[in-house]
Amino acid sequence: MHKNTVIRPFKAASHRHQDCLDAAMEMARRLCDASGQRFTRLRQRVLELVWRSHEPVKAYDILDELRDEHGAAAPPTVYRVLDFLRAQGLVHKIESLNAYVGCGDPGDSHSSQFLICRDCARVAEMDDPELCALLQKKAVALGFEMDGQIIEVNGRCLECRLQRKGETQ
Amino acid sequence: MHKNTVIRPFKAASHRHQDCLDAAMEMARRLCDASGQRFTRLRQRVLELVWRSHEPVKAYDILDELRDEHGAAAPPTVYRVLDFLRAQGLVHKIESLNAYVGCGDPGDSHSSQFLICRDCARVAEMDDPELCALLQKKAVALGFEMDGQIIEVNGRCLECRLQRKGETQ
DNA sequence: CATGGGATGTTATACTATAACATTATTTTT
DNA sequence: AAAAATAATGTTATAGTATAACATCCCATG
Repeated sequence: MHKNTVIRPFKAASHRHQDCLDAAMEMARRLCDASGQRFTRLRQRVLELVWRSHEPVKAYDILDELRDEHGAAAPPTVYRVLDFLRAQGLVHKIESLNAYVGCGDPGDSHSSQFLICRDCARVAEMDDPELCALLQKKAVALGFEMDGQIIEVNGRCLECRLQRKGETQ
Repeated sequence: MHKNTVIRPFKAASHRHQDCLDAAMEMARRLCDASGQRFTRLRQRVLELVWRSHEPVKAYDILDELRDEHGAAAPPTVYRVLDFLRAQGLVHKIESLNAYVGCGDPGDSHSSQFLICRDCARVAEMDDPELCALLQKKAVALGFEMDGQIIEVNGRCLECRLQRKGETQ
C-alpha cells in the first residue's frame, strides 16, 4: 500500500465545495499564524477567490471581483497578494495558463504535477515522489543541479471522458 | 546501452554555433519540403533568429530584429511564424519563460523535457521515453486521458556549476 | 503615542498575444 | 497566359499579463 499522490483531486460534480473552501481557509490561517505572517482581509479574500472553484483563476478575474466589492484595486494589489500566497505555498501558478490554483496540501513541502482537463477546465494536483525523483535523476545524469520542476499535463479527466463517451470529440 | 535522451545539449562554450544553425536550417528546409509546406524567407529568418544562440528567444526580440532589417513588421507577423514553426515541430515554447527555442530533433515526433539554467539562461532538451511513460502512467491511474505534457526543470547546468565552484551563490 | 516596518494604494508603463480585415504572392485551374 | 483559388503577409487596433516606482496607511512594539 503506497501513499496516494493525489493531493487535489477532480472532485465529483456534486461535492460540497464549501467544505473545500473552509478547509483551505482554515489551513491558511493556521499556517500564517505558525510562520508569523499576517493573513489580512485582503489576503483572505484573494485566497477565497482562488478557491471559488476547482478551475484555475486569472489574476484579472480576481481584480475585477475586488473592484466590484471594494472600489479601488489595481493590478499590483492582486499580484502582490498572489506572490505572498505562492511564497507561503498556499497557491500555485499554472504556467501554461497564466492562472492560479489553490494548493491541495499547503504546509507540506512537496512537488506538484498538475492535470488540466481540456473539457471542464478543472485542475488536479499530484505530488508523486517517484515522478519527481525520476526527473531529478535524469537531470542529475546530465550534471544539472535541479532547483525546481514544472509539470503540467493536458488532457481529459475521468468525469468528462465518461460523460462524452461515444461522442466524436 | 540505451539511447541518449539529450536531443539539445548544453554545448561547450567553444562550440562552433554556425554548425548548429546550419544543421537546423537544413533540417527545416528538408522537413518543409517533405510535408509540402512553404519555407519562406520570413520563416527562414525567424527560425535563424530563434537559433541565434542556445538561449530561449522572446517574440518581441524577434520582432525588434525584423523591424531593424525589414522596416515594417508587427506582432502578428512574428506570432504567426512562430505558430507555423511550432506546428512543424521546429520550435518549442518554454511556458515558464514565454520564450521560444529551436527543437533539438525536429522531424521525430517526441516528448520534450527542458532544462533551464538560471545562470547562463541556456536551455537543453531531453526526450526521455521513460519519464514520459511514467507521467502518462500516473495520469492514467487517475482515469485521466493525456494529450500532452509540459516539463520544465529550473536549475544550474554543469558548466555553470563548475565555473562557480566554491562561490557562495 | 511615537515610530518603524509591513501592507496596501496609486499611477504609469512594460511585456505578451490575438482579432479582424486588407493586401500581396504563389499555386492551381482553365 | 489569364483567372480563380489559396496561402502568406501586412496593418490597425486591442486584449491580456505583469512590474516599477513611489505614496499612504496600518498596526505591532517599545
